[in-house]
Formats: sequence, C-alpha cells, structure tokens
Amino acid sequence: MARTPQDVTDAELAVLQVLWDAGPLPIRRITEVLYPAGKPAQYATVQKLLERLEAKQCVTRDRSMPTHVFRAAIDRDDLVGRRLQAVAEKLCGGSWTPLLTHLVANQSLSEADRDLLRALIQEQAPKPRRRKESA
Amino acid sequence: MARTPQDVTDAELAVLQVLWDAGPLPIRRITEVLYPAGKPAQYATVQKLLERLEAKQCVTRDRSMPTHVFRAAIDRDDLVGRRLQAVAEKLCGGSWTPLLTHLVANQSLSEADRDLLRALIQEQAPKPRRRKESA
DNA sequence: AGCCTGTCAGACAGTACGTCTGAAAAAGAG
DNA sequence: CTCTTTTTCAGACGTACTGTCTGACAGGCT
Repeated sequence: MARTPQDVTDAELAVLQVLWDAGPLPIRRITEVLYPAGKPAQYATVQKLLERLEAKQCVTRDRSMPTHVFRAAIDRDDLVGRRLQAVAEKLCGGSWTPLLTHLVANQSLSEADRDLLRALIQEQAPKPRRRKESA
Repeated sequence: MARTPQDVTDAELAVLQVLWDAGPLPIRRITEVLYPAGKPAQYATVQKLLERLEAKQCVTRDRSMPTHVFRAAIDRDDLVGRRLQAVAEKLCGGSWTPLLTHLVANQSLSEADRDLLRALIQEQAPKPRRRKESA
C-alpha cells in the first residue's frame, strides 16, 4: 500500500513562511531568520530545503546575480487549498461539503465571520440579472 | 527541527475506512476487504496496523470473545476536524477564518450547499431572546 | 495428532527527511 | 598576489516512520 509523502514538510514550511513574510531572500538571510544562533552547517540545511522546495515547484530561484535569491512560488492560500484538497480527497471522496459543514457547524464563529460568510455566499449566488460591472 | 508524524497513516486510514463502512469487525474480515486476493502475511499487516491504531486511540478492541472485534473509536468527522485543525495551526496561526474563506470563495458551491451554509450560520447566530429548551 | 485460525511480539527493509561534509568557484580584504 | 570568507553544487548520513513479514504459542476442529 503506497504512502503519500508530504507535499511540504515542516522544515520546508518554515522556509516558505520566511519567504512569505520577508522574501525574496538569499540563503544566508533565510538561515539567519530560521537559526538565529545557528551552526555553520545550518546554511547547508537551508540550502537542501530550498533545493527540495525548488524541485516541488514551491519556490523559484533567481540566478541572475552571483548570490541566488529565492521567492515563494506558491502563497499561503495556495497551500491551504492543497491541504484542504488532500483532506477532501482522502476522507470525503473528494467532496468539500463535509469540510464546510465541519467548519461552520463545529466552530464558534464570530459575528464578523458570519457576516463574511454571508457575503461570500451571496457572491457565489447566480445573479438574477446580468449587469455590466466595472472590472 | 522536529517533524510531525502523521496522525493516521494512509494504510491506517484504509483500515478505519473499512471499520466506518462495515465495523465492528475482526481482523480476518478487515483483511479480506483490504487485500481481496491477499497473501497470508497480510493478516499480520492488518494486525500491526490495528495495534498502532489502538495505541493512537483511534480504534477499540473488544476482547470478550476469542476472536477480537475492532471498532472505530473516532469517526470520519472527528478525523476531518483533526486534519482541519492541523491545517489551521500550521498555516494560519490557528485561525479558521482563512480555511472558511478558502472553501467558500474558491469552490463552486451548489445551491444546496449555499442553503446548508446559510442554515448553519443562522444556527450559530445568537438568539434574540433566550428560551428554555429541552436537552 | 495434525491442521487451521487467531493472538502476541518483535524484526525487517525501504523511504522520508532534517542535517552534515566536502569540493570548487567567486568575492572580499590586505 | 595571497589568504579568507561566502556561495554553489553534490552527495552522504542517521534517525524515525511505516508497510510488511516471521515466528512462537494457544485454542478449535476434524
């Protein structure tokens, strides 16, 4: 029975978080954030993590300068989507409804959350009449 | 940097799915479902998977008969919740709002889904007057 | 008694993954 | 020009995870 490796591992995610917060950055800067009082070897750890993220197409590398600069190629919401997709596929036969139901029924939503949801649902409803709207 | 092992692995999940669908069941029955044309050794595979699930408190074992019977101790919605919790914690600082936003804004919801969501949201709204309700 | 089924327990092997070493090139400083 | 530091490139290492398997023992059935 096949296993599913992680789309992004914990250590890779830590690198992505740094790039989301402060990217694009070179390896040295990322290492300084992740390992503030770090060992020299940890430069190589971040290097390896970036190599794997590049292979997974989660980061891109700008080689135009001698010191390469890395940028996240997926954003936080992309990854949230992938993770939610994985949960839907593995547990609910691909259906999103149980995830929605779980989130809405099982969490104490704030008034702001409820308002936001109503607005989003409204956004999705088919419009009774098509109007020209500015882009 | 610590790794997070899976709460339930793919193979363990396959066992749980069988128990959700047709449990409670003994090992032999579970093995027949998971490995229809299976090797004798796969009895031991399922055995080991059940042992690990028991240790994780995801299944319970009824030892009152010579042939032990296994039952899921968490249901599908429990596991959905755990997985969603994990996504919220790792990607959104624990907040559910981005997950909700992603699900509602990024999926083509059916009319039935929208109606369901409106009802659930309504359910969550504070009632204008508190009434005694039977438990 | 022999065979089959089930439990109990541990071991195995491959993969994942965070970490590290080493060679080579280039930049910086004196 | 020489030496040091930084960076890239490439691979290896070690531990844990995880799916799978072996073996001993007990009990039921024929």
